[in-house]
Amino acid sequence: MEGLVANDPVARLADAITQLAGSPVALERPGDPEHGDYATNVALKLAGLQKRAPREVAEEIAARAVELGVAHRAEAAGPGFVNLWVPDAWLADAVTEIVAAGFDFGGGSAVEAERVQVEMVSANPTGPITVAHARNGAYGDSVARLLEFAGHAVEREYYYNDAGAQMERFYASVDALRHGEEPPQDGYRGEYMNDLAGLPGDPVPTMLASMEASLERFRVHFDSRTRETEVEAEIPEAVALLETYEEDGALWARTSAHGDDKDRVLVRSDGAPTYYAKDAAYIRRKFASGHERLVYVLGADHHGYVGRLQALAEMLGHPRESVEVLIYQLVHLVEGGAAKKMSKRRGDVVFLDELLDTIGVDAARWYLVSRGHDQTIELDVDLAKERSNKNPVYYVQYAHARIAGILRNAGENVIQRSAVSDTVPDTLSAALTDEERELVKRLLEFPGVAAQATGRRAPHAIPVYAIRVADDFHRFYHGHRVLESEQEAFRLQLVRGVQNVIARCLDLVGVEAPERM
RNA sequence: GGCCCCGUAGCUCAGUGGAUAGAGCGGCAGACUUCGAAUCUGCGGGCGGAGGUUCGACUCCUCCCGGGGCCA
Repeated sequence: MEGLVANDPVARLADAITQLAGSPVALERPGDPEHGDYATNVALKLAGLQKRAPREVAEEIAARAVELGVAHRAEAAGPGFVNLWVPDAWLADAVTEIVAAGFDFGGGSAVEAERVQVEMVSANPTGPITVAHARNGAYGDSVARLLEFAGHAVEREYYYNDAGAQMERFYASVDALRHGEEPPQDGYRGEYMNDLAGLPGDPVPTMLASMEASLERFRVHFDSRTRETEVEAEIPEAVALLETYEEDGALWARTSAHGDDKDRVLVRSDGAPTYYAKDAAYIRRKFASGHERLVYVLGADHHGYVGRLQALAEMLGHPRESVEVLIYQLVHLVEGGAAKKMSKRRGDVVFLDELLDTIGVDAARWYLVSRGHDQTIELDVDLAKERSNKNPVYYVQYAHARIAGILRNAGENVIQRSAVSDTVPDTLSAALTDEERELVKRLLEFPGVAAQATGRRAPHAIPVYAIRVADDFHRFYHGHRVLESEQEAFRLQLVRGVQNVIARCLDLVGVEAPERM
């Protein structure tokens, strides 16, 4: 659960209106400036319950808001909205607060801090990291960053297969190549396989190291790794904890009693444990190591896992919600207008390193995380091949670098000069301009945006928001001098606040915030 | 056959109950003697379709059409 952030002036304003309305109030920023700085529909909701006219309720709330000094102007409008106006001094105070909070502004929304494990990527060591894995990493890692920012303790986990049919095919393919033969029909091939075959010893550690190097380059870092054989050894103790029965010589888990579609086989009649038995052992292990919430980041082709994993949590004595399966849609490659699913066997694949070589880490992460996770990504192979500054990531980074430039030029004298003014932030030398007010209000959206992105496990909201911040900043910059202006003290604070928020947004999606470009 | 995701501007995508549905790219026309022009300003078009719930629906419900995926 995400709650309100401590340093959030807008949340405090909403609280104040909640007090006087007697019902929870959410504030929104109206699109039309005529509708005030903030607006609420609380009167429309209350009117229904109280069987009164919405306008009447709205007018009452508006009047009391002004009376109690919550807003300096408030009025009922439209069908029953309450529109609120805040004074410049309120916005200036808010900027001071943003700058004081610094890089932490907007964080700490977790009502109760949890120990969370986020398992992601978990690609088997049979080939290089592809852009499909990269979406998993970009999404999963950004969710992890959001959870940390909210105040949770997060562990990033990588799980991989080190035995079984797939790995046997992999080993067989390497062996064949080492003997100068073709890999088996269903084996692995490609340039990377030839490279592996050329090196002595077990190819798996080499493959894993290379995969992890790609992910590190992509700024996806892991705190822990688990091998399937480790988990396999713990199957018996896990199975003993489940609700089971025997039928047709097999051992079944009664998952249908725990929200799954049907019961699942744990041990086949020939005595071989199923994948599901491994899932059970693995999930037991995760809980046993102290995690309160288990996040699985899986592609859409695994959506069937949700019910059965949650059933396991329940049978092991944990709430089903403690297992969260985050499903993201797949990456399709588009070439010549035709979409196709990635397949290593067919060679329809783009490796992460190739993508990073051509467009760079920042553009790649931004691209893969800025779409909703429920949205299929169509990666245009031709477009990805050309390095382009059409990517909005540069627009956002440029705003950050521009501010860094201003602060460099400001120098120590100006910093000191403005530090004096900081002590009296409510004495502005002139009224704020429209651009300044818009920019401040944009920054004030951040705690809510971050909390919502965290709660919805939707990191794409961060890039979307960051573009708006950059947009408002560039517009402000165009029409306003910062240094040696009458409002220098306030504007220096303002741009510092912008820089903080942009830097945090970029960090949340694993993108660098450059001082120069 | 069952289940999951998606149909919003020419293209790529935001917008999970509020007021006149937004942005980037592409196109056209403008703005640098001043903190960085990777910037700014102006100009066009859209919620797949049909019902329903609601004071109010891109948003929630049902059905249909279309695309992707999983299972059988």
